[in-house]
Amino acid sequence: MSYNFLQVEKKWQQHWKDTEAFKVVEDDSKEKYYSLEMFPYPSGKLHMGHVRNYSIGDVIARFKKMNGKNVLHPMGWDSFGLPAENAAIKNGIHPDIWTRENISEMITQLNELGLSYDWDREVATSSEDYYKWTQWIFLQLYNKGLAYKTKSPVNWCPSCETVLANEQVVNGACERCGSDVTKKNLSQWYFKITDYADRLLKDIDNLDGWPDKVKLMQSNWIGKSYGAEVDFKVKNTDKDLKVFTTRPDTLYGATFMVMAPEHPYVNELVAGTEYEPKVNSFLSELNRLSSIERSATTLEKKGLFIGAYAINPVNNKEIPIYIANYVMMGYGTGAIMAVPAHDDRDFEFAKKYDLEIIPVIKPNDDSIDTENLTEAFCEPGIMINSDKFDGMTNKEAIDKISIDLNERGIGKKTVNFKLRDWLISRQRYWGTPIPIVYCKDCGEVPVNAEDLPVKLPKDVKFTGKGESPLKTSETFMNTVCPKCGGPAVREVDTMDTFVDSSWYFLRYTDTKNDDEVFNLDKAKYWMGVDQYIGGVEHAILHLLYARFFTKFLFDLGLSPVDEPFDNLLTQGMVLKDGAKMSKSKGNVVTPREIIDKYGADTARLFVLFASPPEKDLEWSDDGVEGSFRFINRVWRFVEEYKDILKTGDITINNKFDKELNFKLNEVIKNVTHDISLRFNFNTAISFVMELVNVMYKYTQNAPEINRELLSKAVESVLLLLAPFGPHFTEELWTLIGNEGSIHLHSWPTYDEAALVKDTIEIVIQVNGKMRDKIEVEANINKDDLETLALSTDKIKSLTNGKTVVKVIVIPKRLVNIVVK
RNA sequence: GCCGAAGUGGCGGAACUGGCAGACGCGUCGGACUCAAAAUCCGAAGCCCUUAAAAGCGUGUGGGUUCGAGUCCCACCUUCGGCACCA
Repeated sequence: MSYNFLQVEKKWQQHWKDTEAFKVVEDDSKEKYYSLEMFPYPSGKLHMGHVRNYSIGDVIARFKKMNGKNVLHPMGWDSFGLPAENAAIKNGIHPDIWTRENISEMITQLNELGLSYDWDREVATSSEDYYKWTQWIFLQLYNKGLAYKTKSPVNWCPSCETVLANEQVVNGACERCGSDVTKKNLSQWYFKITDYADRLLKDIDNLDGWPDKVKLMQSNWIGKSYGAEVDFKVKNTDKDLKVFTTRPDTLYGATFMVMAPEHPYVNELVAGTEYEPKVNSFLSELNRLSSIERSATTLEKKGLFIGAYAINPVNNKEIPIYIANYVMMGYGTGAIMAVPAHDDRDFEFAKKYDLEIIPVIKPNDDSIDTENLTEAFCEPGIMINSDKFDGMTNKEAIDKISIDLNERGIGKKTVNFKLRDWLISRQRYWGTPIPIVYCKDCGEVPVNAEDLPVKLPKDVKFTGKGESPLKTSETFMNTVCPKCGGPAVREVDTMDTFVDSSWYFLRYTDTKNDDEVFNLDKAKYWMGVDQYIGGVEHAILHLLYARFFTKFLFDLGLSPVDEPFDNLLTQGMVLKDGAKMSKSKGNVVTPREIIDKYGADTARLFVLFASPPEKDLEWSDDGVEGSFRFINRVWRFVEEYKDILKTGDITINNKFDKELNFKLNEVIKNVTHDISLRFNFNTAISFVMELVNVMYKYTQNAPEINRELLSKAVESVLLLLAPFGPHFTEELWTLIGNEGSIHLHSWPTYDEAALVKDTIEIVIQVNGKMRDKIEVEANINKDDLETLALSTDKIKSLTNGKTVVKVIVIPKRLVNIVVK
C-alpha cells in the first residue's frame, strides 16, 4: 500500500495555483533572495537534467522562504534558436507556433514537478515585448561604438548554402548534411567585448561565490598575456613588421621571422617576385584544410621562405622571413620572431628547414650544452649572447629589454588577449532582428528607439537554403530611412541567441515594463542573483556574455550591479550506465515515466539524494524505488500516530525521550547547516532518514509515548522535508491538524541544550590503533580520563610488560597510549 | 602538450578544521507477519582466517610528516572535464 501521490500532487498544485502561492513583489520590510535556474530552450520535453537543475533551485527557494526571505524565483524561455527553424523547414510549422506549443507543454511539466515559480514573471526571449528591449540594448551598444559591422570569414556550408555557427560545425563538417565546411568572407555584426576584457578578467577575483573551476575557465578564455611589441624593419622596403612576444628576453636569439599566411604584407612582399606562385600554391593547399585540421597541434609544421628579410632592431641582424601554418592571423600581430633555442615550435621548424639556432639563455648550473641543443631550452636562466644584458637573469632581462625598446622607439610593453570580439550575426529567421537599416544616401542607420520592436515578419519562406530567410519577406525588407525618409532596406541577419540570454535575469525584476528595459528601483531591490544554478557547459560563453552585458548596463547607470551572479552552482550531469543520457545510446529515462509511476516528490527526492549537486549523478531505478519507500515510510508513520499527537510544552521523562529529543535537535541542526552552507542535499536528506529511523525505534521501545515530543518530531520531519517533497509534506501537514500551508511556516529551530550529553564515549587507542571504548562523564577532566583509559582490562593486557612512553588525551574524543 | 577535478565496500555515496573509515540509501542475507507471495517491520553484513572470539589487512600506487593520515607533503598511475600551434 502506498500513498495516492497522483491525487495528492494534483490537489496541491491546484491549490498553489488558486492561492497564487508563489507570487512575489518587492517588500522593503523583508530581506530579498533571488534564486535563479538557467532558463531552458523550449524543446517541448523536459529531461532529467532539467529536473535536477530545477529541483535544486526549488529547494533553495523554498528553504529561503521558510527562513523569512522574500524570494524571487522566476522561470522563462530562451525561445529563439535553430530547432524551431529546423522544424519549420522539415514540417512546415511556423517557428512561432511550434515554440508556443512547446512552451505550454513545458509549463505543464514544470508544474507537475511542483516547482515554486512566480509565473507572473515569465519571460520568453522570442516575444515582442522582450526582444524589443534586446534590440534597444543593441542600440545602446551601437551608440557607444560597441556594436560594429565588419567583413570576416565565417563558416559556410556550400551544400546548404548557409552560414553555420561554430557549434554547428562538427569535425569540420556541417552538422546537418555532413559537407565540408569552408570559409566565406561576409559582413558581420560584432560586439566589442574586448573593450571589457580587462574588467571581465580582474573582477573574477570578486566572484567569491563562484566555483574556482569556472573562474579559471573564464580567465583562460580571456587569456591575458604580458609581453612586448617589437618593430622589425623589412629589408629594402619602408615596411615595419610588428611582432608580439611574451619573451622579449630572447630577442637576441631571433634567427628568423614567421608570418601567418593570411598576413596582409605577404602579398605585397611577394608580388611580382619568383616567390609569388609558390606562396599562392602554399596558400591554396592550406585553404583545403578544414579549420579543425589546421588548428590541430599534431599537424606537421610547414613553411615557406618568401624571399624577404627582416632586420632585428637590437643587433641589426638580417633574418629570413617565412610564412608557416603554425602562426595564426587572429592572435597578436599575426607575425612572430622565431627563437628556436627557446621555443619548442620554433625549434621544430628550425630543425626542419635547417635554420640557425642561437642560444641566449643558459641554465644556472650549466647542466645543458647550449651550443648543441637537442630541444628548446624553456627554463629560466642566465642571459648570454645578448650584449649588455649578458649575465642578468632572464627574468630581469624581460623588463630591461622592454624598457630599452621603448626608449629607442622600436617597441613597447604590451598585453594581448585571447578573447575576440563577439560575432553576433546569424543568417537565420528565428532570432532577434538587428535594428539597423541601409539607406542609399545615409548608409547604415540605426532604427529609432521609439520604432522598436523591429518585428519578425510572418511571410517568410523556410527553405534551409540561402543566406537569410528574412530576405524573402518584402514587407520586412523594404522600409524607409529613419534619417532622411527615403527608401531603405533592413538588415536581414538576426542576433545570436546568446544575446537574448545575456540580460533576462534583469528583466525578471520587472517583466511587464513597456517604457523601460527594467525599472532601476526594482532591479536595485532584487539584484544581484543570490544563487544561480545551471550546467557547467555554460561556464564560459553564457556567463561571460551575461557579465559583459551587466557591466555595460551598469556603466549606463541602468543596472544597479556590475556583476550579475553573486553565487554560482554548476550542477553535474545525469548519467545512466556511466554515460550521459541520450537517445542514440538508448539510456534515456524521462521525467514523465518517473512522475507517472512514483510522483514528483519521489523524482525530486531521488535526484537530490543520489549525489551532491555539483557532481554527476548516476541514475538508478532501485534508488528511485528507495526514495519512494522513504516517503511512504514517513506517510505510514504519520497516519499511524496522527491521532495521539499533541502540541505543547515538552517534558523529557526518560532515556528514550532524551534520545529522541537529542536526535531531533541534532538533525534539525545538521539539515539546516547542510542546506544553507553547503547545498549538500544528499546528506541533509540522510539526516532526516536517520531521524525517522529513530522515531520508529522510539515507538517500539519507549514504555510510553511522549505525545508532545513525538508531535514536535513529526512536525519537524515534515518541515525539514517540505522543500524536497512539497506535495506530500503539505498533505501530511494538514492531516495532523495544521491550518495553512506548510510552505508558509517557518523553518524549525533546534535547542542547543538538548544536544548536551551527560556521558560520552571515548575511544582508546594503543599506538594509534583503536583497542577499546569507554563511557565517561561528559565533563571529566584530562587526568581522570587518562587514568580511566589506562585501567580497562583490555588496555592493561595490551600494555602489560611494555613501557608507556606517552599518553595523548584529546578531550571528548580519544586517548592514545604510545607503548614500546 | 598545458590547465583543472576526481579515485573510498557489490553499487550510489558519508566522514565540516588530521582523531572510531564506510553515515544514509540501494543490493544481499537472516528473522517476524502470511496458507503462500508481495508489501511492511526487525536484524546482520568492508576484506581475510575462523564454529566463535581475537589477531591481521584495508580509502588508486610508492614514499614521507605525525602519538595518530581518506584528510597534510613528495613522486607516480588511472579516469573525467576545459583549452589547444595564443608566440
